[in-house]
Amino acid sequence: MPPADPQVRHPPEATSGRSSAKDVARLAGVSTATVSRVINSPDQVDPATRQLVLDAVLKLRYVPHGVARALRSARSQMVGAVVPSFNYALYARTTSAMQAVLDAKGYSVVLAEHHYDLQAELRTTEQLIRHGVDAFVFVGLAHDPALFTLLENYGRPYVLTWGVDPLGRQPSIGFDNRAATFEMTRHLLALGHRRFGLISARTEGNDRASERGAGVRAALAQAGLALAEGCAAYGSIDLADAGRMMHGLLRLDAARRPTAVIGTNDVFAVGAMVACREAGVRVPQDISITGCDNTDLGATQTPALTSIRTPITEIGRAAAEHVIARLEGRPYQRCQSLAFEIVSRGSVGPPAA
Amino acid sequence: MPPADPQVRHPPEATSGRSSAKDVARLAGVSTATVSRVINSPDQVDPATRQLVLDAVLKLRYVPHGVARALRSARSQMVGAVVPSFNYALYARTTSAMQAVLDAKGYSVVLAEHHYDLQAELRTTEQLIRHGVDAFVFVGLAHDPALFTLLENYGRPYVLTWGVDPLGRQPSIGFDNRAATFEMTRHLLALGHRRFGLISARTEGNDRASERGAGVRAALAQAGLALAEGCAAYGSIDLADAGRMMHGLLRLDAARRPTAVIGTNDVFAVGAMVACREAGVRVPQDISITGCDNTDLGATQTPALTSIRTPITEIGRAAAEHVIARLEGRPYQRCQSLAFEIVSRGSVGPPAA
DNA sequence: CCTGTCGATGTATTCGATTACACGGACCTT
DNA sequence: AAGGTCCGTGTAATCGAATACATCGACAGG
Repeated sequence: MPPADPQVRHPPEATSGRSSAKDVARLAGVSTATVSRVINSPDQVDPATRQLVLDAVLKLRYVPHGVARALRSARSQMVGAVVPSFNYALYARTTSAMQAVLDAKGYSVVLAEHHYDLQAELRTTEQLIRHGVDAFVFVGLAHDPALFTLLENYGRPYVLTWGVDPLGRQPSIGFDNRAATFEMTRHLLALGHRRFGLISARTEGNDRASERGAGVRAALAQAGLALAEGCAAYGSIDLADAGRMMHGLLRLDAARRPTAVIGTNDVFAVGAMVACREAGVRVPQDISITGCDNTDLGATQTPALTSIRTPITEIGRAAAEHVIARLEGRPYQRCQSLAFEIVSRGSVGPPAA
Repeated sequence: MPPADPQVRHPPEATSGRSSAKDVARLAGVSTATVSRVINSPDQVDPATRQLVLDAVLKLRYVPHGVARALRSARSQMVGAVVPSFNYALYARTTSAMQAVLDAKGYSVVLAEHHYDLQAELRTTEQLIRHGVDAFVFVGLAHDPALFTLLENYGRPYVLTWGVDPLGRQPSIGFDNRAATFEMTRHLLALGHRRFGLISARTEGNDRASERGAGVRAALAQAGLALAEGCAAYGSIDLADAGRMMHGLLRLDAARRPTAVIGTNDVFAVGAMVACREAGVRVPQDISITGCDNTDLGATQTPALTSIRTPITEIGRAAAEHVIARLEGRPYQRCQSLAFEIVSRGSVGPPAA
């Protein structure tokens, strides 16, 4: 490996050699107003003058000072993305899709993660307001009430994603999380399963998790069933915790031990599959397992994971288009419910006889 | 699903009801200078006055206008993260780790993806300069020369990641990509493999990929071997393309068909494993497969993928600390080479006899 | 008692670009 | 030829906070 150099000491590096519109104006022999016009409304300027200015811009490598522009025009050309976490690839992919659409319109994305802490979300949103972002995209419907007060006060567009507000009180883009797991549970019921397990994220402040759990319970209730004592486990979204929870389910006595385990996302489901492998429990012969979000992680398992295809990138794109439309004063749809789809694969079968 | 409401038309939502330092000053009966001092250097202000101002701040829900502050102080409290893509979970995790460290110091992360297009990287970096970011973090050592000119001109700190500049010409934090695959290849050679396949990202503008490929070739050369004709495949970082490339390798005649396939990341390796499953080729009995980055995707396969643990989150944290140190004028290490580690699992065995 | 010092606060300028308004000249109309 | 219109450009105010400088009062030392 290359040698690690000794530490270097430097003064703070803050001075920027960037040239200003004034420099450009001087070089081109015009006023700064004209420079500004060349940048923002070129056809208001005489072609000859315009060319003079453009030459000066190139020569001086002039990059407009967005901060000054933002101050004067009250538009920062930045959109805040407030997400729970990037560790689970999901929100990273949504944000990536969103970024692509925003970038094409000249907007940048400012990132904020709150790690499922609604207080942290509040603080970090305030930080974004400080930066003067033009709009926000949040994940989930459940937030601290103070967040909405803050946003109303700020008066800029925002949209909630990964869920659809049933009352339409908040602009939102997502899908019906409850319906998704409801349908999955009915699928398992149809195969003959009667004892179910649930592996879920902690539901506090996480409406996606609570809705997905509610979907399972609703489908069971409709069939006159319920989750048995100890058959619902809540933990962190990582393989290790999922494995721990699955081992817990496997330790239940035969009367309660589930024949089908529903993970509220693919990480839980795959963690559960790995735990089964370790315990010598066969999937799907001994136990069926399902996930949600239809990620590569699940799709590449053996057997491949049955999951729910959720509109991961669609949400990102739609959210970007939503806020752009509002920022441009164009018509927009306040709430959008996108489609999901059950993807059946080998991790599910009829219960053992 | 809830009804999708009809489209709504609104004027652009740009007006913010936010209150300014002037409002606070008026309410507290002081000047804006005093308000500013309460915010930035509280001990310069008489405790009684300070309290008056703080009360007014709370009452008016005053959030300092970061844009104005940035203009005056030439510090935006934002750091630009320029990454290839968030689709492959890797850079999302690095960015996440970086974000956590920066957030604790009051910096926000502005995101830019360039999708492996160095021209797009240049444009998007200019966009970040417009926003006045205080520092940059890039992925990789290879960039358009114009990028470095731009950065020199801007005069703010930046650091390259996921590689270490061997000459130390550019500040960089990463690990020795070439050494990593070199070591992996030697591991396979030691097991008796003589015919190798390589599945890699396209190397143009991607120094991580080219270095990793070079590591394989160097180890082979040292053993008097080389990659046979048609045994190196280059494609996009996704499972489908990886599968396509693996099928290509499997179609080679017996004399050239590799007994060991090295993916330059886990996505390639897992795509290759899936392709083998489809083709009825057994891993590791018929063919050994290795990846790089030691992601959950590989670790949960059956058999589990042998991979290289790369310093995914360490890079993010170190990069954040690097730019913070420079922004604060503290000593810092110009180049850092972090450790990697071969993680042996079931996807590798001796070649078939 | 006068002056020097220091702490607390206000006044006014500054950051860089945008933009309302003013102005001058070309051209057209009657 | 006088008046009107329009185009292209410059002048100057403005956005909100930071800060150099000025000011004022209190208090200590001579």
